[in-house]
Amino acid sequence: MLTHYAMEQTLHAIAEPSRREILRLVHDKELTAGEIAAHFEVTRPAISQHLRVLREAELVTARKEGTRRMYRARPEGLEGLREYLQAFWTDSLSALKEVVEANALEVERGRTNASDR
Amino acid sequence: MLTHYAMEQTLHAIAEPSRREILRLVHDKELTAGEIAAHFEVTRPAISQHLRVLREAELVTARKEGTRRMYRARPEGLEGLREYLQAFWTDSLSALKEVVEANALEVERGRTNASDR
DNA sequence: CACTAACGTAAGGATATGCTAACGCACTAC
DNA sequence: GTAGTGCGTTAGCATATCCTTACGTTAGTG
Repeated sequence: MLTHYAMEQTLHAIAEPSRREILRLVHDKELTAGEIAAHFEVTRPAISQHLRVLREAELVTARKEGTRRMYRARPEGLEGLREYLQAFWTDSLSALKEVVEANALEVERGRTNASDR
Repeated sequence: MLTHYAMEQTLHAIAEPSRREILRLVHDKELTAGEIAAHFEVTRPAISQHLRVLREAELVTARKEGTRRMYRARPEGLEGLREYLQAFWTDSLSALKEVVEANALEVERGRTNASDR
């Protein structure tokens, strides 16, 4: 539920170029670990370790099919990151419309737009 | 202009917890390097090095005022990242379809809860 | 001028990270 | 059973990262 630790893991996971590339590969289609590794120059175990990081960050799902493992991106993982980053820069600055609408409920309750912290 | 290298730098910069904390500190107000460092347990040079990373990633601006240096967050930097990440998961909108539709049901019933993962 | 304040920078060390080579495990076919 | 496939895991190494200590630089003060 968008904890601080979860976002730490997510940001750490996508900070790696290879892992972002993996996410793109399995974003719209399911791929085996071997198929993913075939897209890279590094060895297969290296990709396997990246896949573990992505699993622990809950950015991909793994499904066993015989001796193979099918990977697919988890949309919720990136959605959580999007919300976190959005809150990051809309906290104080009145910039985006989405936030204005979201805060409309608070304003209705009588709270003036206080920018503290 | 949202180059690939720029996003690499930006993601690397915000992957660090201390640097994210710095960004929060200078988000809505200008602070000196010393004031920023006072918020941390590590030494001042350590923060100075973090500030350099943030400058090179164009996430903050630095302004000289006498012997001090005033830092402030750059909204455009985070905006570029937002666009990049948005493109990241809107490339395969079909994968997000399930999540979006799940939320759409709630919205149709009269906007009970807008963003609740 | 010397002296201090507020910084940035460089050098070095401890730890984290990403990689390869080797191995182990589960599954399938024979 | 044995052999082979697909994949994860471990050990070890090279490099990157973050920190501290020491020094350099610039601006202001007496």
